[in-house]
Amino acid sequence: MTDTAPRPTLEAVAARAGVSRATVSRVVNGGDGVREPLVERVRRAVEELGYVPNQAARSLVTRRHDAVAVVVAEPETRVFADPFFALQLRGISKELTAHDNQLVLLLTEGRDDHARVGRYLAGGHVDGALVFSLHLDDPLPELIQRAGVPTVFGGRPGWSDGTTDVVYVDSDNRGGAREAVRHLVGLGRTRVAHITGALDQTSAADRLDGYRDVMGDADPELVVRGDFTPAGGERAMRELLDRCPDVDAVFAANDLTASGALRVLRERGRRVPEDVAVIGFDDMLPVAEQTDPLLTTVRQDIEEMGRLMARLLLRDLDRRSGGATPAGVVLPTTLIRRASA
Amino acid sequence: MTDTAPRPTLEAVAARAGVSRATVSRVVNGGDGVREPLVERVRRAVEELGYVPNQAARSLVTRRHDAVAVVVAEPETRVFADPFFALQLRGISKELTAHDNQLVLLLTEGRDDHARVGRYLAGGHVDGALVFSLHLDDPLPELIQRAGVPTVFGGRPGWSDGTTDVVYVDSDNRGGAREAVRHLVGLGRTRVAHITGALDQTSAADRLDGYRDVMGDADPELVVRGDFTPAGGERAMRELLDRCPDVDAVFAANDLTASGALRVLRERGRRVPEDVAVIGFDDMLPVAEQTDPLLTTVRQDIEEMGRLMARLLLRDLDRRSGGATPAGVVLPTTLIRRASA
DNA sequence: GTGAAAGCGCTAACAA
DNA sequence: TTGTTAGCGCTTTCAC
Repeated sequence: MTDTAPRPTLEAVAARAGVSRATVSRVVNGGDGVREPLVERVRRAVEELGYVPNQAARSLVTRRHDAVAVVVAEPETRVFADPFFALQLRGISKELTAHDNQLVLLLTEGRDDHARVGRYLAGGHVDGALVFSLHLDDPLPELIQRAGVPTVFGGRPGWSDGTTDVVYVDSDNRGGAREAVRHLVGLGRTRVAHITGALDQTSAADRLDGYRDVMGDADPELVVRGDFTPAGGERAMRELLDRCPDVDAVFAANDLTASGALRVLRERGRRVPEDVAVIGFDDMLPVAEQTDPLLTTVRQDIEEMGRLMARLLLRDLDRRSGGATPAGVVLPTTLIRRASA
Repeated sequence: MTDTAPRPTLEAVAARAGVSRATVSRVVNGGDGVREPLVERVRRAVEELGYVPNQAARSLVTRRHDAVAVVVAEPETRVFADPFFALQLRGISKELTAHDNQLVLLLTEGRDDHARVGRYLAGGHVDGALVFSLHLDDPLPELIQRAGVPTVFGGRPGWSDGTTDVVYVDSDNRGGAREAVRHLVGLGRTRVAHITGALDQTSAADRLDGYRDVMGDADPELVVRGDFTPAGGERAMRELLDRCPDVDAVFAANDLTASGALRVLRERGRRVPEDVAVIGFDDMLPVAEQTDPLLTTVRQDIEEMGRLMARLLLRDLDRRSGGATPAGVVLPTTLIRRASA
């Protein structure tokens, strides 16, 4: 481990360049309003001394941190079993670094973690927060509201009644689900089932709504509850086959669920897609492209969602937005046809 | 989005409690050397005003940030296809928050990102760094050394010659590989192949070494190069079957590779484990527990690795460690026997 | 044990 | 255009 060296200050650079601190500061912050020869001299001094501004000192006066907190509430380990989280993070990271902002990651695992996050956000360490509000009963949004930090949510928050001014980015879960089910119907399937996700998340509820939009009058027995995991998909598929042996199509709430369903289907000797057509949701490549047969699914651009969240937040932070920030942004989905339906 | 409220300062608390700023500061930082009644009064004032210390101001004088950077160099998208990254992050996060440190995530995607990270680290925003040095030719370590930030590496850095004082945490890749291959040999297999990982990473090189420790005198044709991906596993397995049709066991560099190999084996009509036994590495649950048959593999405790990295770094930061920090810590692995071998 | 005072390194009026 | 000056909110000697 290396030792920490004493860093040169603005003062030192000023002395070396033979100018005042203010001038150095100007140059360092863009150099507007400083004559070229001086700029040059200061730049050289900065270079020679290896000067890097002290962020703490700067923040103290500007009240800006150029840092954004990303809060991932994950009581369960599910997030860690699929690349969703990582992809979104990458999108966020790209956008943030493009605007010279840092990403402070706050992972919460339990109740006491919530308090810690609340304190941190209230502590004014960051300019804003990006929050993944995963469950209906999550206390986090409440805490954040109170902390008074500009925030953008990932996924439509369940507690938002639409009248408040929560900003969020979401996929068109309902529309995507509709498209998937319509595709199944278009294939001539008449007994189209749905394995839901964890229904305390709006994404799962919305996909179920989409299914019902198309299959509203269908046998309610065809809807089985899942939980977004492969194991849940297996369980649900078994239940489904027992309950409705004549099922000829399944719309699974996500790819992981579909992969579990696929396994059970094979185990029970049903051919896919001949006997039962299967569609997933997400287009999680490592899953959808590894199933047998390859999975037909509804793609959502996860990385873009992350990027968009960051962009929305940053725009709000630079109060340039004459008009109000849009309350919710919903990204389109696309059906990716492979072999399973 | 909520608006930012004016935060109360130390001064305000002092006024309200009828004491000096110094006293409030003492109480806020533990309250040593302040008489009980005063402590009480200050605490109440803090409570009533909802005072939270301004970290920037504090850092400015203490030169501490209570923040650690986590640098993940990932030119490829591989990290995002398996949960490795997320698990390690979680371990790190747990340990860090337990010690009131924040996690600043630095994702790098290309050359220019390296410069940015170097600048950030040199900028003294964080007290230390946790770095995943994934490839042999990575310029990052160099940059970090120059930035002079205390650092712990995840995985043995390839450029470390053992004499320098780099601190790292790694799994016993070589020992784990040996155990896997020995298990295969113990099963009576004589044509034991190895599909390697990306050999510009020490983990892959070490696993290959472990294989050779046991199979040193084996047919060199039995070693095929992979890249830690399922696709790479498929490719390698095909090559292997063409080259050595009599292969009766495969040690894959990781579970993802094994899953690809398994697929090809099935496609070619080889029974697992009867005809060909297969072992993976990692015990990545979402992969190892979804394969058919269930994958026998070598487990490494990834979350613990992350936790340990953080612990090592924090210990070094509180210069309490009388003795030197250990150069490298190597965690043991365990063979998890399932159905494939 | 408590308070007064001096900065930490920087930006942003305001003067010159 | 450039420099002077006054803090930002906090910790930390040093007196009392």
